[in-house]
Amino acid sequence: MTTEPSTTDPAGLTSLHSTLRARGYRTTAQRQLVLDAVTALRHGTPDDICAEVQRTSPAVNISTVYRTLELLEDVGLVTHTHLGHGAPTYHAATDEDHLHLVCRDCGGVTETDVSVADALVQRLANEHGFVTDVAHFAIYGRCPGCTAGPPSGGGTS
Amino acid sequence: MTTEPSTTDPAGLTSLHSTLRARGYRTTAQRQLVLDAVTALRHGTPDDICAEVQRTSPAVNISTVYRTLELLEDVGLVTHTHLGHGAPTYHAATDEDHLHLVCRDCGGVTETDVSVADALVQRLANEHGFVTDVAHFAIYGRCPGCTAGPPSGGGTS
DNA sequence: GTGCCTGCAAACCGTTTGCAAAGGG
DNA sequence: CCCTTTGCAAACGGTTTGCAGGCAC
Repeated sequence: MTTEPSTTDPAGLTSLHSTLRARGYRTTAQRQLVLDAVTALRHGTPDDICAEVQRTSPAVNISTVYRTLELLEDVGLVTHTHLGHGAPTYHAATDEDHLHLVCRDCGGVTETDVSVADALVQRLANEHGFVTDVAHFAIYGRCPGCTAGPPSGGGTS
Repeated sequence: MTTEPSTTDPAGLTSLHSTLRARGYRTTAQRQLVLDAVTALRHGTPDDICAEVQRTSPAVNISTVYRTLELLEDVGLVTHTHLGHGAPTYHAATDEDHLHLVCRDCGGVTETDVSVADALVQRLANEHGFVTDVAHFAIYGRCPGCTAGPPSGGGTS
């Protein structure tokens, strides 16, 4: 597995290799493919990620994707966010953290800078000693469009 | 909400009846039992609620509980919150809204007044025209205990 | 060569649905 | 009496697990 500090490194394969090695894990093609897929999709469910991986390597199994996502999260290369009802979405750690605003009516998802929650994070730290990971859950409510006119269908939970 | 100050009304049966009637729904024993269970448990999953209902009426089916919870939420008598990975927890609308702080390490859940998020809600309204329902998703992070010492097991997602 | 990692299939949890019977208005 | 609501059973989406074989180290 050629792991030279290449210039066109899709998703930090080098960092994958060393990060895994540092924790005693092995480097495998599947793990690289999953990391690449997470990075490419930006907001992928395990299923999305599996499909993306299978475009390159059709034999890769969904259970491997689950196991790999857990492992990559454990070593800090990916994170996941709950947008509601269904499967979580995965993000590469190299991506900027962001908040997801999901609309209860249309189901639309808007991204926002985490800094909008700075005051909340501060208060939770000061008043409860709680260290907040704001990006882990979406923020639920009603988007401008659906607040104005009537709902348009969709709908997330 | 029409909330007559009744004296011995377990969970607002009166309000249940009129609320349902107002929307053209029928009043049934199951619906009263489910509302009572939600109120009694304060933080119950559909499964918890079903078990509680079945203590009184063993024949009630889990699918009825799901259908009823959806209906009660639709008419505004209950709400649900996602605490993480698993099943959502249901709350009676008569209960005060509150935030849930869930710890990534021990899985513990702490309740907080929604007002800690006032600044966030304001900013989202001003900057994005987004009307936030802060209580719908938990707030994820690390509790004081787990920030100090090492993790203690558990773990929610 | 050793033991981690993978593919496969089956189990699993939470939830939804189709249907016929029961019961509320 | 009609039509909503229910119980049952089966299907469903998403996820986890046990196992035998394969591959990284």
